[in-house]
This record gives sequence, structure tokens and C-alpha cells, in this order.
Amino acid sequence: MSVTIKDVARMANVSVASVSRALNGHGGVTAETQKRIREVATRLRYVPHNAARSLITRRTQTIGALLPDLHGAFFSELIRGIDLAARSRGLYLLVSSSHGDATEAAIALRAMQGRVDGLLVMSPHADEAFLDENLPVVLPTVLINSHVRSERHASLDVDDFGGAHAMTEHLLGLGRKRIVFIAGPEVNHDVQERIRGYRDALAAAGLGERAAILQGDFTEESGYHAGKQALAMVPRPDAIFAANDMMAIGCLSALAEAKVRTPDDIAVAGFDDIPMARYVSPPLTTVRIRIAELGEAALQRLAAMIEAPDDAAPEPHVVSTEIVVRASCGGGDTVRRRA
Amino acid sequence: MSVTIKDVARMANVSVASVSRALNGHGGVTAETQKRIREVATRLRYVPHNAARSLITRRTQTIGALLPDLHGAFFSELIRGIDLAARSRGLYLLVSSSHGDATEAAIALRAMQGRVDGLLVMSPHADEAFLDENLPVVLPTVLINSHVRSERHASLDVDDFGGAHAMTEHLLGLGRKRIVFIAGPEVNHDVQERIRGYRDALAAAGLGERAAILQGDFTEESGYHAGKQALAMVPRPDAIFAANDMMAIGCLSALAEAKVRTPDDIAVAGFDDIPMARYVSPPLTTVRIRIAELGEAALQRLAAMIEAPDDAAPEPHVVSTEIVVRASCGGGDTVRRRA
DNA sequence: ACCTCCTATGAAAACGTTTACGTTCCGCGC
DNA sequence: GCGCGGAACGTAAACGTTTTCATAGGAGGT
Repeated sequence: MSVTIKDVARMANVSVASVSRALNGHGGVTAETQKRIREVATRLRYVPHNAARSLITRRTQTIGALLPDLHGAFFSELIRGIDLAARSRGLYLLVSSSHGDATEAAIALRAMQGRVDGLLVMSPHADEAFLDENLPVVLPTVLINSHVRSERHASLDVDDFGGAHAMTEHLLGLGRKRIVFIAGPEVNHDVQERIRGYRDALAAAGLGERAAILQGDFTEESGYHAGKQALAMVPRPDAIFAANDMMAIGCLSALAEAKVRTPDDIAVAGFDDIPMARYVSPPLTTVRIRIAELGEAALQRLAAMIEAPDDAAPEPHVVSTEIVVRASCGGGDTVRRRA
Repeated sequence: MSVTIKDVARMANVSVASVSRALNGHGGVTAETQKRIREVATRLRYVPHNAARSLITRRTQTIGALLPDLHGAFFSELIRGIDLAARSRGLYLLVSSSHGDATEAAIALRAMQGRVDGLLVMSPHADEAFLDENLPVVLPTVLINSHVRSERHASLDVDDFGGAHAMTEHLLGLGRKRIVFIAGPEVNHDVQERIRGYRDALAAAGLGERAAILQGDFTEESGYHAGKQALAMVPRPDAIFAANDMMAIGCLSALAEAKVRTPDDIAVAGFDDIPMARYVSPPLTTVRIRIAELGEAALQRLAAMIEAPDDAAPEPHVVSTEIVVRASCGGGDTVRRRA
């Protein structure tokens, strides 16, 4: 059995109340006894029991992160950003991921109850109804990339539309006229926004009727297949814009296999700027999302909500993207920042 | 204020004890009242308060992971493996990372107290003295890659020696005679083991005096510089074996820049098999660590310790590695499994 | 009809804290 | 000398559970 506050109190000849006060620096205790208590505490290696503490304090110094998955560079970066910001505030991170369906996600949500001071939620199941059903009213929550607009929760979204729009414009600016888009899973809201950005930019250039969308599912393989399909199109496109980097990379393989030159014959662009994007050949032009920043911003917002729960929720924050120009579309290595 | 077990008890006209029994399925409660209690509970959206529960139960259903950092593919995969195994056991994951020094790590360790049922520790500061000082005696703990042999903790290590040994043998088998090794940070125990494997294999081939080690620090940049140094050596090496993939990749750039052909002039091999390794050109021959498996195994071991705390600690588990042959050393794409 | 035993239930203790409220003691002003 | 206020400290309640123990009541055997 581990040593409790009572043991410390006994050894220091004081009451538990004084121990608590001394150790938490709440005052009302002589400098001398405080010193004595401190010494006894360290000698006994006393560590307060957090469950007991948070039972009465109603604070856990922990925030929960509900994620759909931990696969790939995206989540790795996201967690890193969250963890960084959490750590600087002395908060701990309870992660829960890979819930296939809404029921599992609901269970995970319940399990967080009483264990966290706030919640970061990024889940495909996290629509408004789900949250209403499963979230205690009082728990501060920040929605990441859910594209749910709710009075009750703060939210943080990536500027998918702006990023795709800018990339399409970039390709048009390079003189590409026949730009094919490789989409991701249909249910994915990010994908919808990226498609919208792509369409919108084409329309703005008076090329709205040229929009052509191939289906993909975010895997390298689907990108490869979409690449093959693009090659079979007549007239053949002069640029391919994939909804994420992995598909763009698959696409590059398809082109290389067909001896089509990139970017001379067909330019290729991706979305995400995963670490690998720099290293494929040719290096991939892509839309960078500052993922770690996204995580940091989300945690910062959450921390603010926890500090001052009654503040009006500020308007949804949108995380900007930027275009990273590499060889796969022609042009040198540069980064253009978007507001 | 959220709804407690008392509210449920009142609404169902039973005592809190019965509610507890009914909801936890402990029996001793009529099927009929159990049903009534269940209904009231869901109607009120009752969720047990975990802090209170674990205060009395002394179980938190949570395991803590103490990691040095969250950067890069390695930790991403490790967490994924841990999370996967944890989830299948209904355990949650409290992560704590990026502690620069031992003091920070100690603070993190204390903060876990009373919040976790067991600990997964992978930290450069986690030597025996540190653990003795900061770890409560009773907390089940699994050390990952710490290369600390202790009676008190289980440990799990990657077979760095075997991997490096096998890769060196592989290169020798391809007829390479002058193999240079690029090392990582000196303090890193994995690096020491990899060096040992390299030296040992050379010695076994009667080429012990040919061992040549260049300094690196695991970054791509350091690999690039080491590559330059290798090119300047006379006689020029015919193979470079880097202690991790990122350095190998940096090395590839240096060779490409110098118009040296890979693998014809100089073969290059890495360690880790990060996802990127497949995509660089030429694709990198490397030693694969099944990182996710490492995480899973660690969690499994920990779970076993939590279930049966008094079992004798089984002997340290070593996670095997395998050689992944890609173009950077010549030869086709194959994977050779090592025991 | 009575004793026994078992089952459903409730009362209350316990877990380890924090904190509101008392109590004691001392110094000080009248 | 006496009351008063404040500082230091102790007592005990409270947080929301689980679990032990007691109790009541009913079934079943004699």
C-alpha cells in the first residue's frame, strides 16, 4: 500500500489539513512547519493520489483526444502539436483512437467522463446529433475538422477549400488547362471542400466545364489506378491534382510506369505535405497543412475554454494552408504562404 | 452538476448499492429491478464518475506511456501499436512525452501516480537509478528499449545487434568489402548495439580492421555530411550502412549530387524501414523493425503484469528485425525474416 | 408450525484528498 | 483585566463510487 497524506501527517505531527495546505502552498501554515512537512513528504516519497484529488477538486489536469485513427503522418503530427501545447500548460493527454463505428466512439467518450477537463474531438462520427447524445453538457469541447457548426462547441477547421482553390489557380497559372482531380472517400468532408475549391477555381477561370473528377480512397493504390485512368483519357490531361499526397505518389508511379514525363507531360500535385512528399521523385508540389499548428491551436482554444468556461465561444478558427512548389509541377522549391 | 449514482437510486426507488450492482452486473439483484435501474440510468444519461470509481477500486483502466518525444515515424508507429493493443483490452492511454531532462521526466512520472495501472517507459533518462528514485515500488512497468536489466521491471528490446549484424553480412554477401558505418548520437544505446553488430559481422568475415565509423546524429543533414566524408575517403568505400533511414536518405542525396551511382558505385543501407524508405530513389535497403508490434508486445506484457502482479518476470523479450532488400544495394524487392 | 438457509436489498464504511468551519492561543487596545 | 481579532492548526464533511455487513422476507424441509 502506498503512502498517503495521513502517513505524512502522522510523521510530521500535524493534521492532514496542514499537510495539504503546506504542500499546495495555500498559506495559513508557519514557514517552519511547512518546511518540516515538506521534508517528511519527500522522505516518505509521498505523492498525492490523483484520483482522490480530482474527485474533490473536479480538475484532472488532463484533456482527452478522440481520434479516428492513429495511422499515418497526419495524426502523428497532430498529436505532437497537441502534446506540445498541453505539456507547456502542465496538462496531460488521454488519447483514444481507432473506433470503427459510432458505438465504439460513444463508449470511448463515456470512458473519458470524470477523467478529463476537456475534450478534443476529431471523428467522422462526431456529427451534431452524436455529440448531443453522448457529450455531457458541461464538458468543454473543441471539434477539429468536423465542419460542424454548433453553438455548444468550439471548432477548428483546415482551409481545405482555400488550399485546393489556390493549388488549382497555381496549376492554371503554369498554363495547365486540363486538370483532373482525384477525390478521396465521399463521406469525408475535407474531400468535399477540396473538390469545391478545385471546381470553384476552374469556374473562375472560365474552365468550369473542364472539371473532371476521378474516384480514390486516399490510398497510394487508388492513386495509382486513378493515374492509369487519367492516362487513358482523351484528350489527355496535362495536370493531376490529388486530394492527398499518398494518392499523388501512387499517381507518380503510374506515370513513371507509362514513361510519361513529370512535370513535362503531366504535372502532379498533392495535398497535405507529408514528410515523404519532399523525397519522392520528382519531389511533390503540394498544399501544406500545418498540422502540428492545428493541434496546438486546438489545445490552446480548449485550455481557454477550461479556464473561462462562460466566455462566449469565439468564431470558428480556420487554419490556413500554403502551397509548396516542388519539381512535380515545374518550378523550383518555394513556399507561398496563404492568409 | 452532473448526475450521480444517487440520482439514479432515488429515481429508481432503490439504494445506491443496488444501482452499483445492477450496472456492473454483479448479481444479487432481480432481473426486474435490474432492468428498471438500467432504464432509469440511460434515461438520466448517467455515467459513472471515473475518479471516484478508481479511488475505491484502485483500478483506472489506463496505462501511461512515457516517451522521449513524439517526433517522426517511429513514435507514431509505436503509439499506434500500443493503442491498438490497449483498445482491444479496454484500456486507455495516457501519454506524456517531450521531457528534455530527467527532472521533467520525474515530474511526468509523479503526475501519473494514481492515474494509471501500469507504465510503459521509453526514455533516455530511464536508467536504473532514475527508476528506483521515481517509481512507486508497486506499479507494473515495462521498459522499452532501455537496455536496462532489472529484477523489478520487465523489458523489451529491439534486436539492434542482430539487425546490424545481418545487414552487414548481407552487404558482404553482395561482394562489398569496404563498408562504412554512419553512427547516431553516442549516448543512444541502440546505436551502440548497431555498431557492435556491424563490427562483429566484419570481424567474423576477417575484415575487422576495415571497420570505419563516421559520426552522425540521426538527422538527414548529418547523413548528407557523412556521405560527403565517405566520398572523400581513400580508398573509397563501396557501401555505406547508416544507423537509421533518415541519415541513409541524406547520404543518397550526397551521392546523387556527386554523380556517384547507387548501388553500382556505392551501395547504401539504412535502419528502421520508415515508410519513406520505399519511396526514395533508389528505394532503400534497410533493416525493418516492426515497431507497431513492439508497442503491442509491450502493452501485452504490461497487461499480463497487471492481471497477475506476482508472476515472476519472464526473461526480457527481444523484438526481431528483418532485412528489406530494395534497389539501393542491388537486388530485387524481398523481405528476409530473421528469428 | 418452526427452523434454516438463501436471496434481494439497504445502511454504512472506505478510498485519499480538499476545504469550510471551529478551536486555541497570543497580542493588543481599551 | 478583559474582550477582541487574527493567525495557526485541527475536525469533519464532502466528492462519487464499491463493497462489506446486516436485515428482512420467502421458500423449503422437517
